Amino acid sequence: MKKFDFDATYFSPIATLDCGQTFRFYPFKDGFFVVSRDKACYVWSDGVKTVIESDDCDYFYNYFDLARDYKSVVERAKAFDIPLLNKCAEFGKGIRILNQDREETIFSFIISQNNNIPRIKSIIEKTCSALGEKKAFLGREYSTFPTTYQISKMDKTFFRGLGAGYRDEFICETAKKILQDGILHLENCDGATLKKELLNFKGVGDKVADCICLFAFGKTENFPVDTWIEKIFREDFGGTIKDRKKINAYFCQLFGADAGIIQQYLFYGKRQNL
DNA sequence: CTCCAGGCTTTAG
DNA sequence: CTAAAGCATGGA
Repeated sequence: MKKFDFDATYFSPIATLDCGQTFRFYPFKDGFFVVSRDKACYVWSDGVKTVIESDDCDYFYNYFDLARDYKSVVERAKAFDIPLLNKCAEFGKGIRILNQDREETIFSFIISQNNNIPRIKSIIEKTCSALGEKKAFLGREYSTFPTTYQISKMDKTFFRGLGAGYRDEFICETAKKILQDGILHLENCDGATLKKELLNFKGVGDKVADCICLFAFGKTENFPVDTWIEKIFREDFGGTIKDRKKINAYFCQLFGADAGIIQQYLFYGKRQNL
């Protein structure tokens, strides 16, 4: 086991984990137990330093995007001088955009569609404990996220039984397609191209594709539009149109290369009633 | 009871 | 091309 620490000003575990990027984290001791892929870490903060303990610190350094300068991102966000964004960027300045496992993120966000966060967590957790591998870190047991091969061996009634609802066949179809085609062709493309490719998976539409681009491929120019962003567009940007493609285009043009990170500030802040 | 949740696919116009 | 119906499930 190794550990390292990081300035807490722009790295808040709770803000990073609780803004809907990942669903695999649990309250643990003075912070959180975080699972990604087959790895685990313990992260906690005293408000000055945020500390990570793990058997693979390099993995979680990248996972939490610790090489990016978020001070600059927050400054650029505030420079737009938009009232809600000023508040949200300050409140959420500790958010890091996670660099998550590609396949885990694809399945997780297929499950997320038209669903609420507690139930998303529950379905993912049941999937991991049923198909994943049992491991332990710091005396706590956890299950790894199953491989696509393991997922592809199950039929849709299995996922229906875990509570996935009508998303059961999306999971099965996508697992088969990934097993056939791989995901190597998704590497090294720009955000727009990657999104177009991801739309070929069953159960992946515009919003889920943007989430995968942002949370698993580091495409910070992609801006996911969900019910909360629609609400923000209406209430805080004076918007009237309802077409999510057009709302997405509006925010992408407005925020440019930082759009995805700013989306997280807005999403997190709005959900906290800012 | 209805409405909503980090929407998508399919079908109709 | 856009618009709307239908979709499982659980909580408010």
